[in-house]
Amino acid sequence: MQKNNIKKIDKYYTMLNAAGAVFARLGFHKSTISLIAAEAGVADGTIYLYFKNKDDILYQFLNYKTTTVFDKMRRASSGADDAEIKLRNLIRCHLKAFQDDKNMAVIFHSEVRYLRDIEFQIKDISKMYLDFLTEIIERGQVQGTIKRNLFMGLAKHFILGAVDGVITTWIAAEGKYDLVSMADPLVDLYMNGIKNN
Amino acid sequence: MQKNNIKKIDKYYTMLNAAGAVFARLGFHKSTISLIAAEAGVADGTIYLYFKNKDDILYQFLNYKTTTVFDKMRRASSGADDAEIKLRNLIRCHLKAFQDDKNMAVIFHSEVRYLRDIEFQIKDISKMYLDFLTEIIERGQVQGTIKRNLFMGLAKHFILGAVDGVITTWIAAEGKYDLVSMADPLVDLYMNGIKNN
DNA sequence: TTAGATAATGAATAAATATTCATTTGTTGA
DNA sequence: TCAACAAATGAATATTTATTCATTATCTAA
Repeated sequence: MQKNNIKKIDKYYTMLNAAGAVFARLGFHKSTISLIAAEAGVADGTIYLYFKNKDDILYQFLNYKTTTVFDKMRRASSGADDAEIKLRNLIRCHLKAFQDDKNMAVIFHSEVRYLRDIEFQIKDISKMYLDFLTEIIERGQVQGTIKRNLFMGLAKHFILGAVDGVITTWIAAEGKYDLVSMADPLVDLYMNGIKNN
Repeated sequence: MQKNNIKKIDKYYTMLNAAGAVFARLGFHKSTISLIAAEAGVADGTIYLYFKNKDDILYQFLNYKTTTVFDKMRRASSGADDAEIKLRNLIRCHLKAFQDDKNMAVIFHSEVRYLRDIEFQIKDISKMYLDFLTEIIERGQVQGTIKRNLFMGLAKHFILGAVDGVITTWIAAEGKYDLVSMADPLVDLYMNGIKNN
């Protein structure tokens, strides 16, 4: 019974990852249940023993991935006291997670709109991320290493957007270069700007 | 005949904007031809006298909008010699265009994935934008106001991503604040970074 | 070994909606 | 006014694909 249950869980994740591969390849809307089932090596009907419907597959996929990624991020950024190092750890972790799971990266960057439709709390996802950033920036301000006269909201969305932009570019280039190695130059840019002093 | 033709062109743009409104409200996939037709005040079949199919509506909408927006941007950034001022003009223009046409803003930020599917040259769109940036940054380097030791690619995608992020946030906030007023603080951040010196 | 339970199958169904086209309505120039 | 043409209509059709469910296969425990 235990063994059987493990089998079931395995099959669940097989399906989830199969779905991820198909969604990433074709986008959610052009993905069909038949294709996902084929990719997972099961019959169409089997999908419905594990998921309520097509939307639910995407929902569960994202739930699973975000939980995993945010755990990693939390651990990464809590591994230091200095704000700048915390930030570097967070960004490095972010880039690594996306580099290591390109399907997830593509889906996050593709299905943003649809996420709202299925009432997936995208807001809560980015809110959690923005909360990391708030904490880091405020800490830096207390430590005296980060400017005090910042538009907080802007500063946070700015770096999040910039990271997103860099990931989008990497996806467009079909992951042909090392994303993680962008982390430090990216944070340097954020810290120091482009102006020649 | 001339008058009639004007009428036809008017109707074409009426449909295009109706489509924009529906796409922005529901997203491309949940938008139906019937809804677009209703919004435009015509019969379903009429749509097909002006557009090849549903994809073609989105394609033409984006074509029309990007042409318009890039013309504005080109004019805005060419209105100065100094690199930093050029950049400020570009970003201000970008934010203003999106603020003034929220449907366009939403569609650009929602249907990114689908754009690839219909082989719309999204790459060419952002390439054009990135070319503006290249020119501006290189000019600043020549003028001595911008650092020479930058990862060009990163620096460009960084600011594009950051602007995108700020627009996304504005959309999520349902356009409740003035987007254009973010332009200068945004460029300040890009120029000087967040580090306290 | 096997009865009963659980899981998987995939062909059939249902629903949604993009697209067509026979018909109607409107326009123009003589 | 009206013949010839152009434009618009919207009900009917075609297609696509998510979902169901009767049937079959597999597993478990006594």
